[in-house]
Amino acid sequence: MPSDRARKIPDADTITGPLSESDGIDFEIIEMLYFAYRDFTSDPDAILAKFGFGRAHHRVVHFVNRQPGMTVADLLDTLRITKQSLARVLKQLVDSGYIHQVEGPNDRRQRRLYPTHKGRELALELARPQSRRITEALRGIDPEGQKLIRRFLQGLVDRD
Amino acid sequence: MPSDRARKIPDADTITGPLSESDGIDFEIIEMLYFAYRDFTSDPDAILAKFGFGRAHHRVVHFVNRQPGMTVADLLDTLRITKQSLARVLKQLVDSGYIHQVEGPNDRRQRRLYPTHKGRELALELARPQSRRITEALRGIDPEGQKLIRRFLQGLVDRD
DNA sequence: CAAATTATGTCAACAAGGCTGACATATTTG
DNA sequence: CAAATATGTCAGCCTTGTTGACATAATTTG
Repeated sequence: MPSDRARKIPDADTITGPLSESDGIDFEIIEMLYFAYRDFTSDPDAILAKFGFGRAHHRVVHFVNRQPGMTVADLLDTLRITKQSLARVLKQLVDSGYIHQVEGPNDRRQRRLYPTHKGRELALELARPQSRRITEALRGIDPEGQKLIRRFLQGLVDRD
Repeated sequence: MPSDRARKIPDADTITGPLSESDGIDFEIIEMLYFAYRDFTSDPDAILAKFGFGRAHHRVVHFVNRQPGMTVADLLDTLRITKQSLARVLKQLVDSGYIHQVEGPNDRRQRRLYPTHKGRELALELARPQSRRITEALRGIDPEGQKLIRRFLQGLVDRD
């Protein structure tokens, strides 16, 4: 049974006017960022599901491929998640042969992370649909405009 | 004890070269989108935590404020999540007085969703830091450039 | 060299927020 | 009246985040 919380008629504390740009806030871009990110991640998500992986695996595979030889500590800094969260997905990726661990050359406590061929291919397969989507979205925008877009995105990121 | 999976030396299946733009994929923008979205959501996340809410509550409060009177079905379409996922957070928001439900004027099965004053204020409080961040990122970009940025973001979204 | 620090791994437990599938109720529609 | 629709609800599962404590090996420091 539907809960009987619904009123027949709006009371004095029911707001009926939409929140809009008139409130001095750019809700349009806020929403576009939400929808853009949601759809941007949907393609890799679908691929990952076939492997029994999730978005967390994607991130690990991505960054290890971008910077082979990075340490576990580097990865924790980049992802800003806890050791435990990382450990779970990293272990799965190592066990299933997408990532290799190599003793640090100078510091033997370190586990330098490298993609295997399988890992490199997975990273590429995941990046391809995202790249396609970006190319499509940039179509008809000249290099100058593309520079502005990069500048904008970079501007959203926290500076350390 | 650290697992003994680390090799002393990279073997033949260990890739050491970084994945880069040379592979024909714009990894830079891919990463920027990840970092931008992560930081863009971090401000509201911090506020929500004080209320005992999460990102899911934010989305509901946001869209109900943007389109007061929307039905549960509308919201499910917008968020693309399941009824059950929505029910959990929506119930909390109704119970704690951020959202009112009103019987549909023509169809009494519907629950039209409206923000209360509290709900409107929460939506604004959450949007404010995001708006600030956007304004900051757009600084020095003329209206023409801003149009390009919107066009790009819109281009990333799936068209129905 | 002994002690402290560092890099990593691991265990147990918990929470948010996705999911599925089944089923119930009230209401509207054909 | 029967079927379809809008919503709610139950039980249970999964991923991925969290905390805190503790263990090991290796390096650094006093």
